[in-house]
Amino acid sequence: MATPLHISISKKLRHQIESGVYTSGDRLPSEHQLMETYNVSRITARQAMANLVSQGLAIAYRGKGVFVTPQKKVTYSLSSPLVFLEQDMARQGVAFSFESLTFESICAPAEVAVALEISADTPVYLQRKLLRMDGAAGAVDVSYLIAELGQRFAPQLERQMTFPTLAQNGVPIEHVDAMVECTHADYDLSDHLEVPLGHALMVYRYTAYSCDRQPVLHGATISRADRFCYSLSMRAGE
Amino acid sequence: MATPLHISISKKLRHQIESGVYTSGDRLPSEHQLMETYNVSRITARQAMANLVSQGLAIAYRGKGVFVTPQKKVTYSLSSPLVFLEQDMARQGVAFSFESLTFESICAPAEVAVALEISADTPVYLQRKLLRMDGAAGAVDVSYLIAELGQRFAPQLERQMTFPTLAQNGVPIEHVDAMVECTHADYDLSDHLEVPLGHALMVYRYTAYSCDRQPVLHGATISRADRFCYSLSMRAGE
DNA sequence: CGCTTCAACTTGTTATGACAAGTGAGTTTA
DNA sequence: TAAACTCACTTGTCATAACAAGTTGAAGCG
Repeated sequence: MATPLHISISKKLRHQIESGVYTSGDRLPSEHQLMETYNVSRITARQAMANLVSQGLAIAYRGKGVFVTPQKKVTYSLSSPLVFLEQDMARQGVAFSFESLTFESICAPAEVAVALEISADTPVYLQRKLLRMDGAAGAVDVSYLIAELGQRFAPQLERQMTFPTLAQNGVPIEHVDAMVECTHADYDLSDHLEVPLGHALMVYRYTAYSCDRQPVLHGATISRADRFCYSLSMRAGE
Repeated sequence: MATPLHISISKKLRHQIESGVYTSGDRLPSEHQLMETYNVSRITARQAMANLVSQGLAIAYRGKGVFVTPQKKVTYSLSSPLVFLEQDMARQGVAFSFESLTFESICAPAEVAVALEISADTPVYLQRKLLRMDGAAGAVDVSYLIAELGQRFAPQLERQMTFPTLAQNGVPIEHVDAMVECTHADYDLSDHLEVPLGHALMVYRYTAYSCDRQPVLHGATISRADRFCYSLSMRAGE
């Protein structure tokens, strides 16, 4: 046979997932079961599972088993330029909750200083937020705000460093530049986001500008690619 | 040691890539070399390489070796709503070329019929395009056009089914809905796009509407996530 | 009843060994 | 000279084996 065994096995499993034999969150056969069912070695059974995990169709948990990835994706609209975590996504059938991980005042790192058009030693507020979806970690947001602009209402920022909070305190956002790209989870990040190594991630980088075209806020939202997609609606006209 | 051997090896290689020991397109040490260097079995060396491939940092070629992925990403702007492959990306330091793979007239598949708001048996033009970047396959575009709208200039469409072509022939596009998500290469697709199994892909789905809010064109661009990112620039104001 | 312990399960890591298959350079052959 | 072949090297596939480590439920103990 031309196609490798582990490919044909993972194809069969993939088909079973897509045809509803195994659905969202179901446990797939264990490696030992696959060995008996298809009469292959553990290496082959393991490789077949690795294919599914690599394709984002399944997640493996040591000691528990391999489970079908919850395939429902949450759509985030890029058309209304709000910072990611502020979106009202409750009506998409997933329970969201925010968690402020850290809030501190630091000197701007080089990359951030460039984006905010400030010198590298200017103080900025750094906030890390965690977005939970049905309890599980779904996205991490890291954002930097020029500290001078938020000094007067820092306690409020600590709770929620969002566009409305800024606007209410005299720092309205008029313009947002953003970029969407795809990366992969490395070993360090997998601790925070609870995703396996090599798992695909979407990165949403943004820089928000005030009315006078001065950059105010810069940050990135790193989300699980299997749980998020981005939508937009544009009018033609250059 | 708490961290597995294959992790520490791939971390070391990753660091060497990031610090410039190996740069874009360089060949990484062979599995046998890793076995001798780190005194590990081939399984461990192989796993370390698999980590890098899984993270998109390297690509393996049978018989040749493992090479550092060309890390330069091409930015596609979502702000000017043109169909993906029409963009002028020549100035980003990559040589682009288009290739029309197929052009045929078929009955609209179910999913397409829904998007184009037509019945499932309405004829549509189906075009597949391949975008080459420096010779290598970078993206595949599959688009469907309501056949009735393009009958008069079908030969021209076959060469380039693009927004300007449509506009020149009295079918201007005024509005585009789009969505960006991330998937993974499956075994079938890897043939066409020349990417390894499990490789991350960006999918850009779009539906273009004419002035009277009628859907005209629907399609998707599937691109290598390690070569593409999407940018946008939005004005605030709901 | 509640807690602890343990055994049976799971996936993760790693070693050794073998053959298949693609690549490329050098050598042989026509 | 040019084509064909061989050989060394590469990654891909697959088997057997063992131990580590996380999970879970059942059995036993206080």
